[in-house]
Amino acid sequence: MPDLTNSQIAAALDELGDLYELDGAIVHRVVAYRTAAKAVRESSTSVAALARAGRATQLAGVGKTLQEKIVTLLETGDTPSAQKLRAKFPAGLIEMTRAVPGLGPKRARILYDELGIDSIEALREAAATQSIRGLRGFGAKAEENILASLVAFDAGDVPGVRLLLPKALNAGDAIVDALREHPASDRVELAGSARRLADSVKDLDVIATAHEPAELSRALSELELIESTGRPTEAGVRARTHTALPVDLKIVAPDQFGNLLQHFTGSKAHNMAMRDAAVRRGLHISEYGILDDATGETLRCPREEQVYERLGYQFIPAELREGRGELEAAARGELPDLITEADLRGELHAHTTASDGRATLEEMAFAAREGGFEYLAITDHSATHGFGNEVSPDQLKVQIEKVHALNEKLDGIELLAGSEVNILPDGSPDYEDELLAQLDWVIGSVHTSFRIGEQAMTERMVAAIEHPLIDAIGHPTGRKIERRAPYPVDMEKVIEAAARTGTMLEINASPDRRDLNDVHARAAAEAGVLILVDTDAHKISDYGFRRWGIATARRAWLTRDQVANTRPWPEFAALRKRALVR
DNA sequence: GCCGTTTTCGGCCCGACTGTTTTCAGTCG
Repeated sequence: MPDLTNSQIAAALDELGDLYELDGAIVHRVVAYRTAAKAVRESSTSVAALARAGRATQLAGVGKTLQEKIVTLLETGDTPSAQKLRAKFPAGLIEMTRAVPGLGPKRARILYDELGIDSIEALREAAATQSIRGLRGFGAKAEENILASLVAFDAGDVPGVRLLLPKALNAGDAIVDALREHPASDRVELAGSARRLADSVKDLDVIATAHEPAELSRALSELELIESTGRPTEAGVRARTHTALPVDLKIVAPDQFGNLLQHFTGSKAHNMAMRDAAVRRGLHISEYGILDDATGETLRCPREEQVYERLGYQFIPAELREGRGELEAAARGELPDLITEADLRGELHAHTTASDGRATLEEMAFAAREGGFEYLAITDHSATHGFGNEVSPDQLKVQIEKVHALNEKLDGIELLAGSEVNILPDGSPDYEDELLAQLDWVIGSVHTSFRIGEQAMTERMVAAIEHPLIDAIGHPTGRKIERRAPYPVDMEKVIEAAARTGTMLEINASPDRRDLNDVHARAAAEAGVLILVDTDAHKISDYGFRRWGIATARRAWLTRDQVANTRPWPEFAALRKRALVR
């Protein structure tokens, strides 16, 4: 049996946290489980392997006890504590807390202990028959809230659906623009995970200062893209867009704008780590200021930079604020000089009408030159793509000539004849080596047979990486954000193989992929792998995807030097594996 | 359960809101 993945171990720790919470454990113990779950989920190496080696404690938030529990989990498939607690509390209790906002573990416990309510159905019945009111802490309002929440739950209106970043930013930017134009506003900024350019976004945080705050709150509720709102006040308003995205507008005094922006940009983990460090120095951070125990004075910051300055940190770009060591690096003044969109010089992954693209070779080439690219690899799908748009070996030979001929004619951009070849289940590419050798550039990608298991997939990827004519691996984990989990693959071994062979790994910039993700891209770059930021363009406008690829690269702490296609063509050309091995 | 410029015990981020209370616990972000 293969080892549990990091997500599986994290899920087990989260479950234990939920169970202990129902059991009435002190909150810090529950938080300890959740913190550890997060560290496990974000670990770029196999936590199962770490735990077996007795080294899982090197993860922040994992101590001796959890290290042992993880080992038990690996050896027996479960933990005795989870088994015991599951027998004590039916799974319906946790489902109830997920379905009804405002019903947490403490209150769910009361319902279970006093009335035996152990499922969503039992809860509905009890609320409908008014048997909940009268319990300590519950009234008629509670029953109303439960019934209303369950109606929404039945209708599939579950809270917590996440929107892809571009869609969230569309709404967020529209709201910010509209509020900035409003006469009542002074400053308006988008905060939250959208500002951190996360993969997907659960809600929008908009923060503002205004000389007529109540009026600005009302203005938000009247925007066309807003579906419904709460009560607008001087402090702000909660609303929801027609795309079911919650929007939180917060308004404060101008001299606290920096504190508020910092606080609502988050992440939660970043803020908690920063506050924790501050408390040890006698400082207390909130969205309203920084309280100094020694003087009893609160420092209000009009600008966000001042918050970090007062605490002795370098300014931390929003993309890095995930509680992944950025505070320690900022304290030492060692934050990376992050890559920007302007640093990209080449595009190494693009399709044309020869396979499933919508634009011709000429159109893609001209648009790339217009967009400032100095080199472009045409990488249509290969012989086994199999959606009616595969490129046979003979067709590829024609395509190579066409690309080279156009390259002769075209000034200002270097065109590469390439291919995105399928990595077959045994790890081999689906063209003959002789044909691959005629190409200037080859990306290998997995498009089929996702469910062959972690070990087989890892061997398949490593075999492809070791092929001398595969220069780079495209979208290495195959995930589709919010739609499809990555296929099981040992990324540690993939990264090791890439580093050893000089194979580049791609950050595919398509906004539903962003694959490699931030954690893997960081680990790969630290291991010495050269990263590519590619758009995988299927039409001209897709070149704009580079924005999302750069977002992931920045969240991965990448500098310009760690991304291969920031280099001028002659330098890049020499870094291709086919150039290295000759 | 974790962790240490408060080192092996005694703390652990901060505030708003809600519904229930009459001073606050629970929930949420």
